[in-house]
Amino acid sequence: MSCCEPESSALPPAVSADESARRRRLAELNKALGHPIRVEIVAILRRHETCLCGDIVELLPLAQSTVSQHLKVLKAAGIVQGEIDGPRTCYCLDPAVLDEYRSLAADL
Amino acid sequence: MSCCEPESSALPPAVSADESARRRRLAELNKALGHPIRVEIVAILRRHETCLCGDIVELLPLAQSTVSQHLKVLKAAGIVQGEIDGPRTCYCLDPAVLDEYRSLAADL
DNA sequence: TACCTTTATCGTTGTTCTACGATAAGAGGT
DNA sequence: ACCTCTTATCGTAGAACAACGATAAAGGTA
Repeated sequence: MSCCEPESSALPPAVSADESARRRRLAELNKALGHPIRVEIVAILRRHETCLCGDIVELLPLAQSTVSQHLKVLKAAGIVQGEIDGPRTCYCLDPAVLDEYRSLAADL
Repeated sequence: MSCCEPESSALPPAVSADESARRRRLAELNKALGHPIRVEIVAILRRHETCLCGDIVELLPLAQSTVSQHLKVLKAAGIVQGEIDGPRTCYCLDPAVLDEYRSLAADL
């Protein structure tokens, strides 16, 4: 019983559809960022040493195909955008989605 | 090229051990919170309708054993604490770990 | 056209996750 | 001691994940 003091008293008991959607979205973003390599990729893009796929591959101890798959996961969640530039692909973060993630995490 | 404007100029190129540990920890927390049911469990505990395992089970469309496994995952990540109270177990959030999660997410 | 470079996708293998029912373990009550 | 209630753990089956090498696709260059 000692661990169960309410931290806020007046909250609606019913679960809105919006809240449910927000939780699913947070779970989706968390899952995409639930691997150390993917967190590191985001950190690399934030640190902004580069945004070319090949350069990211060089910074990581993984095969090119594996990095490409991780980028695909981040892209599917919307965290990262890929812009084809000739034979290369230029990756960058989507700041809005990153904000969405931080906001959802802050609300949890 | 258009997607790659640096958002901050002076950052150390080398990766510190501390940064690496923080990324691993964030990945760990994200993974634990990377399932809709587990996010919902945290929301339930935050909303504070209850903290007894059985009551959580009643709020979810899953078998008791499945809920128990999800609670175990949250417990392993430190997000949740379980306090045995007679034949029951009283679950509650660890506010410090939740803060850690929000802080790491905010820094990403 | 024929290369070369870069990145995405395919196919495979081993691991991990998710869900369930069944069962064990612990606390109380009769 | 026995039974009941609650929760954790076991065992299992199917799905998803993670890594790799091999290969395809797309663009630039000689």
